Amino acid sequence: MVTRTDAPTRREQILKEAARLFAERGFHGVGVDEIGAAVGISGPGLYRHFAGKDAMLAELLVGISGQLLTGGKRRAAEADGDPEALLDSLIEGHIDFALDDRPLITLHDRELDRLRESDRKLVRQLQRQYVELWVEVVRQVYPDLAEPAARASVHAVFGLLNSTPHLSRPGALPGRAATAQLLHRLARGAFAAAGSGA
Amino acid sequence: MVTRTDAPTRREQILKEAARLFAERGFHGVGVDEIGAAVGISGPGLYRHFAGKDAMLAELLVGISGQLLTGGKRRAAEADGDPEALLDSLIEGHIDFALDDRPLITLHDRELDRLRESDRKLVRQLQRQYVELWVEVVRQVYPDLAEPAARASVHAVFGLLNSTPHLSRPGALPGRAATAQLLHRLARGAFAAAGSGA
DNA sequence: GGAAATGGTTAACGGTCATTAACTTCGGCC
DNA sequence: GGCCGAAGTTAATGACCGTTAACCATTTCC
Repeated sequence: MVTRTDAPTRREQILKEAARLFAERGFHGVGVDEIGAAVGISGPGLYRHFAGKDAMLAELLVGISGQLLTGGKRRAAEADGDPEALLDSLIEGHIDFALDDRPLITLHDRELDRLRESDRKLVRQLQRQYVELWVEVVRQVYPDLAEPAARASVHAVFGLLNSTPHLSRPGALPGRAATAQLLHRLARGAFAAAGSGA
Repeated sequence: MVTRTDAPTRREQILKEAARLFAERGFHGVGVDEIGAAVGISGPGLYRHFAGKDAMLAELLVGISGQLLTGGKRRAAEADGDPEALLDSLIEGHIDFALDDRPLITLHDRELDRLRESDRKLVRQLQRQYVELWVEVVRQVYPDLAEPAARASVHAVFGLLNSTPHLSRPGALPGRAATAQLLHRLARGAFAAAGSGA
């Protein structure tokens, strides 16, 4: 885990606020003036940091997909040889991401089409690799599961884990640790059910 | 099941195409001219059938929430007294909806904020009732599950069941029946895991 | 100490788009 | 046969919004 102590750069502030706003009201629903206002500068000042509104979205989506894949690969390298432990580790990592970066998770599957062809291709490629990583592990843990079923199950479990943004305002939740544990159990339960009766 | 034999009215055509387009590119991403073109009339002709673009979205979202809730209540009435069977029935109904009306499912949790205050309140109220219906049943089947955990689990399973739109182009799927069966098993497995180790 | 880069500002431009206006077409009905 | 309402049409309007232009402050560095 790399923890940062230095202050976030203006660029990072902008990305963070843009992510929040995009997630709340959609890419087209947010104006550049709003994004600017969220970081204390106004409208066109953003163009000192980004080529345009599209560029912000692109950087966000590529960043997300990259982080997920990188984290997944790292975990795969660490838990070398133990599929059970690796599956748990992947689930844990995805949950951390979903809980800590809700806005990004929301963007991730909502605004992909707004990207330039090249960026969209890149994001999709990263996403695909991430899914394949999961599919391989799931099939090692549950060898009876056919590949299409495994892939569908992985997508479904992503949907499950990514459901946290919908959990109303953060109030009703039983606390972060308990939520993480619950999501973990739900995910493992889903996989187990798919893998046993196939 | 009420099956219709008469031709769809122009109004229904519009709603259907609008749902598809909104789901594909987002509410703000679709112009009225496009919606019109999709049903063979052009642009402002839509205003003979709807008060405005917002009105279409409102009718779609209220319709979805209403259908889900109505269907859920009907199932609750039918499977009287047998929580296990009712849970299966609810899952089955939700899966049917997710598989048959993908665009609507997508809209359902994506564009709620675009609504007028009153419509949004109505939709949320319908959604809440639907969730509560599930929560009650889940807690009857798994009495050890505390209420907040049950509610979170229900939301998570919704995320799981609603994941079908993300399953790439309909090609890779193992056929509708098999997909439905797999989703059902995943959902039951998730609930079982949450309910046993609480 | 001055030049240049950096990060802002406000004002203007241009395009897109929902909505309205004004006008047509046509099928049913007395 | 003439009226009328329903369902369209195109053209105009007005708002919004992303982007660019032109200009200013401040820091950095030779």
